Amino acid sequence: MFIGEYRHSIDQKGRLAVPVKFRKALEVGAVVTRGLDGCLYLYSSNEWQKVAEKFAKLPMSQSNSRAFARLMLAGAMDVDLDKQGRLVLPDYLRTYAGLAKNAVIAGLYDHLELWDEAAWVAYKKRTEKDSGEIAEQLGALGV
Amino acid sequence: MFIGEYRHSIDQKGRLAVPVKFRKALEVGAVVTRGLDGCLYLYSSNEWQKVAEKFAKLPMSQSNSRAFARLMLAGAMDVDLDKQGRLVLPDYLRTYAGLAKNAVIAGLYDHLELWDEAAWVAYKKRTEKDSGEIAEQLGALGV
DNA sequence: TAGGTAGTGGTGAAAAGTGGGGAAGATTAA
DNA sequence: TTAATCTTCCCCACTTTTCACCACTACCTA
Repeated sequence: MFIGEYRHSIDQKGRLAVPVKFRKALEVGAVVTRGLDGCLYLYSSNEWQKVAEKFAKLPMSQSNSRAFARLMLAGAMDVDLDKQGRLVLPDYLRTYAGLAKNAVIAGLYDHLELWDEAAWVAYKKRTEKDSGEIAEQLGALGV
Repeated sequence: MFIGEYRHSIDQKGRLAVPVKFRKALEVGAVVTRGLDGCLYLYSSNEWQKVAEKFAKLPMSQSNSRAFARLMLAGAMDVDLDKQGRLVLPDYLRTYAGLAKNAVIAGLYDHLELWDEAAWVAYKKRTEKDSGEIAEQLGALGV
């Protein structure tokens, strides 16, 4: 299970160190792709297999589904960890997520999210303020 | 079952001693995460498993669900007790809860809550004053 | 009063994060 | 085809953080 929030930096070569806790799960292989709200998603190969299948099964008659499938599937890229546990992010994904120097790696159960630090802070600022409100809305969902 | 209210201090390294009564339940492993109303939640690994699964199953297509999952899952962190029965709180969680030097540990049946002492006092002041009113609202929930 | 337990603080060793140099391979130009 | 340049990957080294261990003090109990 991926949980937690880590601050790491991206070096001049575009390399990002993955927190030690997560390396074992990713050494079989990993996939980065575009995520929602301006971040990147990072899956282990195993997990990616499952979600990719889901995306592929979306009804292609709907334009929303097509757009989502293009975002996630076409945006995806295989990445490997080097011996120091770092991965290289493709340029187009770094641009998409606005990843410059300081990145945040967030664990969300079945995947990791990669954020530019500034974007992450801004996002949290917005949502923490509404957390009580959101919680009450979710209460209806049985949480 | 966690009950009771304890006052402990946090040292310069961000370490907080857990009351002896609770250590046995947490020695299998524990997880801290963001809580509501500006405190932190502390679960045993077993309890956390159940809670995390609920968060992970929220519909990711809704922005509210994503926001809440990010608060709770990305906010979570595995912690272990050292031989003195202390745990280290990550910086971002200490910041979130405004935990400086003096902390309050409160038992709430299936989890513990960690509060900054000042925030705890202020919170109690507010709620004790309104306790009659709150009780009446809860009557509708079958308490 | 003595012994034990709980809370608190500090020190040192090990591990993780970060940055740079160099070799191997790929690509382009001559 | 060869040479030159660029990119990619691997390895080494430095710095910072983290964790485990040790020691001290206060309080409670017998």
